[in-house]
Amino acid sequence: MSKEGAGVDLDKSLGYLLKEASTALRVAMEEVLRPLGMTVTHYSCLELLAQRPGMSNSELARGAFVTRQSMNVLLQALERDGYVTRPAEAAVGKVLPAQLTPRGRQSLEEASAAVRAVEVRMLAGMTENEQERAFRALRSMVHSLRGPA
Amino acid sequence: MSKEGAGVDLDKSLGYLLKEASTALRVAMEEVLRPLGMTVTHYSCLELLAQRPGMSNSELARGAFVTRQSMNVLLQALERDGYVTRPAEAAVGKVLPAQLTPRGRQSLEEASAAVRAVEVRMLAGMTENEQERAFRALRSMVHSLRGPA
DNA sequence: CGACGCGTGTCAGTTTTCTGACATGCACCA
DNA sequence: TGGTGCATGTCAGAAAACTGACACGCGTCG
Repeated sequence: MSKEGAGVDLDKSLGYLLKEASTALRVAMEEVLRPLGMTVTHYSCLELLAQRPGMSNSELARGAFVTRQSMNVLLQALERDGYVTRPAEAAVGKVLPAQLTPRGRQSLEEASAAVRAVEVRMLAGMTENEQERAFRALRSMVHSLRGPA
Repeated sequence: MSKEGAGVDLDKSLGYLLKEASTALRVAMEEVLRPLGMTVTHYSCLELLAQRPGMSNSELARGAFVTRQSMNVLLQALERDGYVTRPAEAAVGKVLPAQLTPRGRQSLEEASAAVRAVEVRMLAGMTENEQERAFRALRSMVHSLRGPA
C-alpha cells in the first residue's frame, strides 16, 4: 500500500466517504419508507410538490436528481393512484403543472415524519455549528463540481 | 411556505444537500470515465482491487455499495474482458479472491488519474482544515445512521 | 456427531433508471 | 415573417441495479 501517487486511498477520500454517507442515508430512508409502500424518489416527488405546488415534470426531475423520463414514469403512476393531479392539456406551452391531491398530502405527511426522524438521527452528535459548517462544505463541493465543466 | 413542523425544507436539509453533492460527484465522475469506456462501479471495483488485492466478490460489493449480485455480473464481465482474474475453484470455502491483471492495472491508472482530478476540483476552495472537518462530519453521519437501526 | 446459523457464489426474473429519438411550443432575432 | 435555439412531454428500447431463491462451505454448540 501507499504507492506514492498511484492510488486514491479510499479510506481518506472525501469522495468515497461522500458516496458512503449518501448510500447510508438512502438505505435508512428506504427502511422507513418501505412500510409505507413508498420509494425514495416517490417521496422526493411528493415533498417537492408540497413545497412548490405546480412544479412541472422536468422541474421535479431536476429536484429529485433523476431524468425527466424517469420522473415521467413515476408521475404517471402517482397520477393513476390518485396522489397527484395534472391538467389534461397545457394552459400555456407544454408544461403540465402538477398538484398534490388530498390523498397525496396525507400520504406525504406520514412519510415526511419518518424521513425527518432519519435526518435527526443522522445529525445526532453534531452541534449546530458543525452542522452549519458541513452544510457550507457540501455547498462548496457542489458548486466546484458544477462550475468548471 | 414555512408551514411550521410539516415540511422538510429541502433548501436547508443536510440530507437533501448530501444527495445533491453525491449526485454532482457521480455525474462528474461519469463524465470523465465515459471517454475511457468505464462506469463508476466498474472503476470502483478496480480501485478496490488495487488497494486490497484478493478481495472477494462480496467484499467488493460492500466496498462499492451495490449488492453482491450486481457486483457478480460486473466481475464476470471484467473477467471476460481480461481486467481481472479469479481462480476457477476456491482454495478454501467458496471465496474466490480476485486479482487485477496487468491490463486491469493499466486501465485503472488512466481512470484513477481522471477521478483524482475530479476530487481535486471538488475540494478546490476548501482549506485543509475545512476538508478535515467535513470528513469528520460525514463520518459522524454514517456512524449515526448505521447505529440505532 | 448432527443441527443450526452465517456468509458466500450464482442463477433467474423483475424493477428502476437511463439513453435515444421525436413532435411540440415558446422566445428571440434577423 | 420565417428561422434558429431551447425546453418540455412522451414513447420506445437498453442498461444497470435490485429482490428472491438455491446450494455449498465453515464455524459453533448442544
